[in-house]
Amino acid sequence: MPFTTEHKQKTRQRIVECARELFNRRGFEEVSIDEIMQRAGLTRGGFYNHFKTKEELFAEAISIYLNFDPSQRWESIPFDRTARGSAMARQLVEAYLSTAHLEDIEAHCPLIALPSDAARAGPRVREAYSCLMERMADMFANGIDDKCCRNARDRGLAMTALCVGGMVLARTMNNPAFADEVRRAARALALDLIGPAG
Amino acid sequence: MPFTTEHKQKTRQRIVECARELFNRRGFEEVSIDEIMQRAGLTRGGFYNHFKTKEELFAEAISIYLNFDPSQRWESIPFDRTARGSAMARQLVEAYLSTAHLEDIEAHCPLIALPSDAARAGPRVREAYSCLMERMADMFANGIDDKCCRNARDRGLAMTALCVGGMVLARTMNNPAFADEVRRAARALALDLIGPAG
DNA sequence: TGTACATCAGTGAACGCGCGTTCACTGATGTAC
DNA sequence: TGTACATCAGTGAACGCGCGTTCACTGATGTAC
Repeated sequence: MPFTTEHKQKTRQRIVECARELFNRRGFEEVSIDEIMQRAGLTRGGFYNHFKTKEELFAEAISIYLNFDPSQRWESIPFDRTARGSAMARQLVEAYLSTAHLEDIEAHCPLIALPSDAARAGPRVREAYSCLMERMADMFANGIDDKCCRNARDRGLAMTALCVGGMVLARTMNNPAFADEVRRAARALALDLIGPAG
Repeated sequence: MPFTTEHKQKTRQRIVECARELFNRRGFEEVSIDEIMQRAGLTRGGFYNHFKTKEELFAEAISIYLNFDPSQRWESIPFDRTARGSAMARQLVEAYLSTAHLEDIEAHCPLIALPSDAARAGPRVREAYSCLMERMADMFANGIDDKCCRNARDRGLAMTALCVGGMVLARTMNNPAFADEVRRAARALALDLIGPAG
């Protein structure tokens, strides 16, 4: 075997990573395969050695976030890896709704960066998007004290809607001050829902 | 003047309305001017008698919703036009997060149908989107009892994020049961935030 | 009332362009001997 | 150790296609006389 399978896998990962960044910034349809391959240091034709279609790549680009470590992702935000339960949930809310996350478009969570794109895509993409949503809701549900709330799972789902909705709206507002207001309001409510600190 | 200005305005409105429906279903980039004009019973070339660019049409299609009457929009949902304050807010939450709204894609609120599209568009589109967001937040803020909450405006913004986020996520989920779960969880929290009925 | 005319909403062919995908190829690499 | 070979990741030209926009035109209509 002339090229190692490791070599091929690394190339493939590089393509997925470049695609994710470009999709995040400009959307699925608006980014061409040519651009993605160029960013990965390759040429157009090689794309189909790695993926059957552009949409397959889209699903993979979203799935990257399933192996997601908040403490690594947003390096500019202080993050205590050992935190659990409500302290972890509180950190997640702060990081998710942070200025750093809003401004780093290429590192956006796909739930925020690509909602319409995913909604209109095929089943594989929507499955990846759904998995990510479920993962996030679980994190929140684990951080909610059962005593405060009849149903931690429902609360986790609603908090995900709140955080994703807040960021989706914030990034689209034409006035940065208004965007910050939306973000702060969503964060305040989300932290309220987790319950008192400590 | 051979054609009345009224005639031209009606044609223009028909184009905007057709565009709105198609954009809602398939997104801004994925719908062609040809399709829009065909749906309006016209041909491609006439488009530029009414609009300077496709993006100008996009901004107008979002702005339609500023003259929005919830009681007319979702006819299948019982709606008491005389309700005010928290009763009105409660109705709005129920309607916004209803199955009818989720399923009637062409009538979707643009905040739900076109978030990524608007985020990547030019200033006029984002302004229209921002105005719509502000309008919705105001409606919620008016429905929140000031005694329950330090800041009705912030609560209104957060509730908008919650409702929009819930619907954006619900429409993308690959599993309808999960989509309903998300929607119900968001609705329950939103109603909680408005406070007890009556 | 009837008619010639000017207007301009609407037509449809054409423009240049970029896209996703295919395909014949090239040449760097690991392997067999 | 050295060499001939087979593999296949990567190349780049080409394909068919649809897009947003332009433009010369057509013909239905309101108006002036």
